[in-house]
Amino acid sequence: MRRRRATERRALPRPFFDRPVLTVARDLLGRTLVRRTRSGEVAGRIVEVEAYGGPTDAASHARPGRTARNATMFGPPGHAYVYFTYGMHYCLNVVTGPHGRAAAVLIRALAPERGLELARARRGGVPDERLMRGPGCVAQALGLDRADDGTDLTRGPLWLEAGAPHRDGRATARGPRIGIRVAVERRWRFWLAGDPAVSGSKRAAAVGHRPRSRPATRRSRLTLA
DNA sequence: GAGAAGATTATCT
DNA sequence: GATAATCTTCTCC
Repeated sequence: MRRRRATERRALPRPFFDRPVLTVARDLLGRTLVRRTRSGEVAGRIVEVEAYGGPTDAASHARPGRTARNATMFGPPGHAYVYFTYGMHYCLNVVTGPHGRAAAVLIRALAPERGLELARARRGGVPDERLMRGPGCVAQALGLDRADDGTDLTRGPLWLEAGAPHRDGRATARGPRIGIRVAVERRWRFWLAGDPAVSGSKRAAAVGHRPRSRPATRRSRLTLA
């Protein structure tokens, strides 16, 4: 009983998430994300995030309105929004408040902390520095899929550890988001400057970078041909 | 029902 | 820097 209560106290409480998305995004840096399954526990320190949401963010999944896919974004803060993209990758978001605002923070990269053996097994033997670098890699290393959509982050088995963030003395950097074609002028990506686990190219870290033009898909290539 | 796009990643040149 | 892989979700007719 006592032990269970201690476990519950380890998670960040709901009010942490019930704040504006940019505030939560910055505040997530340096905090430890934990995923527990029957196979074991994997944990990493958040070193890179992106904020999405609000009524004017054209890049947000919530922009077109509520659908079956993005419903979790419209729910209460402190839950995991996990979606599937590009036919092979899952991405993890933290839903922020207030309720109904449909905002979330994409977890782009973690610095591995615990459960490296399990993470390595899930990632198929990539070098350790690439275990959790990039949103698709984060989800794979943690063993997340669409079934984890809607998970309450204040109760586990996926949670954020309470306490002060550990930023290793690194400053918070800010810049444009990666991989989107609209609303690229918004500097809603935050990361710990100089951390080797941060994703993206050096160019992406530079001020004023613009994402490359979208590569033609198989279908669009056929259309163009 | 068909077509198009996608908050990515790994690999090749 | 360019491109393939892969499939869910959404929009449009």
